[in-house]
Amino acid sequence: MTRDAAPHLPDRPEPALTRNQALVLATLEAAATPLGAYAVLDRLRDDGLKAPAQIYRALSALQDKGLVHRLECLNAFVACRHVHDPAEDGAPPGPAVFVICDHCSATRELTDPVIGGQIERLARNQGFGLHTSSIEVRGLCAACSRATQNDPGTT
Amino acid sequence: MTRDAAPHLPDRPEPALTRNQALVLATLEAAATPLGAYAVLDRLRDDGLKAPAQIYRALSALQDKGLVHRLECLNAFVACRHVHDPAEDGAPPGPAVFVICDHCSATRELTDPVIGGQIERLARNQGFGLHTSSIEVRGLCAACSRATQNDPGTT
DNA sequence: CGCCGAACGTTATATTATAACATTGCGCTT
DNA sequence: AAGCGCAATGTTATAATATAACGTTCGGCG
Repeated sequence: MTRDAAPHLPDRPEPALTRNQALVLATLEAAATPLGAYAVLDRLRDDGLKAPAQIYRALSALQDKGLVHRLECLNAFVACRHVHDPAEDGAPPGPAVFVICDHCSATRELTDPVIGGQIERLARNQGFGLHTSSIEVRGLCAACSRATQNDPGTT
Repeated sequence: MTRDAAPHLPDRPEPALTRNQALVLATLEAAATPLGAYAVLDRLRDDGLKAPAQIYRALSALQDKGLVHRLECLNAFVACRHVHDPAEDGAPPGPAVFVICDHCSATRELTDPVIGGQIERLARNQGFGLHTSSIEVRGLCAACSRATQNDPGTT
């Protein structure tokens, strides 16, 4: 697992996606929730993709380009979609914080510079050289919180 | 995946571990690094354990009791070991932050109240009801940082 | 042309995790 | 003590996720 997000300051020459990468990315962008690799594969049978390796290769490349993230706690993938907090704008965003609804699986990618700084400080106190971080929080989204209160017992 | 950590204020009646749970916990406590379920199984063959389900059941119970954590990014498990920052003491610790060395796999469990608060705030801004969080950061531990500088190219 | 490297296609297999079901042990009630 | 209930167990099978390995295709370029 060696996935390096793109550097924060974008250099122009984005080498364009291969066909498979474009297909996989479009699939993830079209999905309402994170998708497992095999779910992506199922949706791309019509486009001629047949084997897991094809999906995993594309996902891997997309992660290297910073266009896709892997949600470790779900073994699933999402297209990168920053939600920009209006408060921070232009400032370096922190690492991605994924907020995942346990009920409907809807997922949002947030950022917060304070968290990033705090984690870095924590790590450095241990003499630890930080490389990547994954922050995933689970609970109930607003919609599902409301729904579940009226109707407990639906999975 | 429904793993709830024990409440912060300990109530006495800890229901004691079953044999299998004790074996699995001891194995994780004895390990220098996080272990996959099958690695735990391998180390417990001599004790009569033979099937993955036995291990997963014990791990599951231990997680419910808050004695074991799962590292999502490694599909591996560690015995719970808080490292108490001398600065915070008695105060509610934040969620666990796992710091994992990509080189030697050594892992530390840290806590930081600020991070917890910040994540909660972020989530609440989205109307999100927080349930569990997983924070895992990867990089190089102090020892491996030094080693790798002198000797680049050892995996 | 002929080579090279990157992406691809394909088959097989490794790794991680759970389903399903019969069995055992043990406390409790009757 | 008999019988019940329930939790943990043992066991077999299988699902879900991920990677290895290898040959092929294709486009740029000397």
